[in-house]
Amino acid sequence: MLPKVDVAIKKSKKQIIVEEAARLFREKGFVGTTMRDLASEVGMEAASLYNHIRSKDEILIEICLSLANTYSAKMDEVYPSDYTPIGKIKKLIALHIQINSMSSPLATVMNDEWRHLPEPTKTKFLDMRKRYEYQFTDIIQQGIEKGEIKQLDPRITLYTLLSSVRWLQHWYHANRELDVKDIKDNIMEMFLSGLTDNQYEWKN
Amino acid sequence: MLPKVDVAIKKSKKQIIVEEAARLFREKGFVGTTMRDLASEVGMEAASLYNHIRSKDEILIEICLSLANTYSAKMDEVYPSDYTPIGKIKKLIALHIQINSMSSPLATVMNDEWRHLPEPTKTKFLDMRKRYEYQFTDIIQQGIEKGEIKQLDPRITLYTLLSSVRWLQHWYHANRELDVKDIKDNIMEMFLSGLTDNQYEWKN
DNA sequence: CCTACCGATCGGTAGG
DNA sequence: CCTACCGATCGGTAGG
Repeated sequence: MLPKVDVAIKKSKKQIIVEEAARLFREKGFVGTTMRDLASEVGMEAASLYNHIRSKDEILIEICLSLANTYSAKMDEVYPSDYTPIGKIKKLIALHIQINSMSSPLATVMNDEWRHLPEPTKTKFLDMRKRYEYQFTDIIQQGIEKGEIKQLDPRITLYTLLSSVRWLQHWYHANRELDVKDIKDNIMEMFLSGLTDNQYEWKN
Repeated sequence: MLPKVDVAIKKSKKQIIVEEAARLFREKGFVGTTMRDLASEVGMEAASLYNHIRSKDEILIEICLSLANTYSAKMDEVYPSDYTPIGKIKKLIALHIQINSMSSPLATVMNDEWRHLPEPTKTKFLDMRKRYEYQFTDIIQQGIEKGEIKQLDPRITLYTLLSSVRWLQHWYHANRELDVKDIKDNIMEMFLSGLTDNQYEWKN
């Protein structure tokens, strides 16, 4: 019984360290954050951190891979499902919006600091991302073939979609007036039927 | 005459250093790039760099402010112009697409590394950005009031628009098959009239 | 979890 | 533009 409790306490401390690290990495970047910064934030000496984590790199690995797994798991659920392509895209974008606006610093760290991952983790991470993007592109392609989506370049469409919700990670935490549902509704409306009313002639 | 030539040569070398620095900052981040990295890339010793630049910070300041000025100048031209709100938005988005897809590492550095600017430049930079965003939001608001743009939240719309073209900075240089015009056409189409054909019922 | 400390490396300067 | 070098600070270890 006692060892179990010990393990539980240790795990919890590690979680605190990783979460605080994510906050600092978002604020100052991975390279710009020192182990002494992190230590003072969690209330210990820098050397003591190493009783809970193996290295600074390990923290980044943990953050990036756990979030990458969340995305991959959702994709593996949605991709082979019975939703229409548009339905699948809506499910996936909803996940991106939710993660970027709620799961706080983790999303920023994965998005902005993955390039500092040590090998071979960096390659693994990029492979996961490549697979995710491939599946997403395929969904868009299917939507085009079914006539649900216009004749657009699937890759341009994919990257524009994924990119467009990233601002939430820098913004939401300072502005709580708008809730996630409003944001989601606005963004979905923009993407699915556009900025303009249909009768408006915008082409030059 | 001779001093003039001297000045010209010096300026040119400084430009080379700044451009190479931008490339390295994009690849490894501002903090992760050392003056020794930069020196070896431009073919001199680290100490020699300081004959051309005052500090590492100065390089970042130069990159961020020059690009911020480009955006502000365009805004000050477009904002009071006679275009309709949608016309103004198209002009501005076209600039963002062009800068993100062509002016290479500069855009990435401004977007991703501005938080490492020293004060008071950081405050100045953020003030410029705030003003830019305010003007852009106002254009969207006017579009809504004129009935050109749907009833969307202007800030959500703004951030989604600006965010959505950022992927170009990481992507375009490795993939030259698509030219800027195609990309622009696809993105404008997505934003202005949406992903779906109008007859398609996408709401749940 | 701390004290004490390490080798390496950082941005930058002195002096030529 | 280089050699020589600086004080500071980095991630991490030893040993308790």
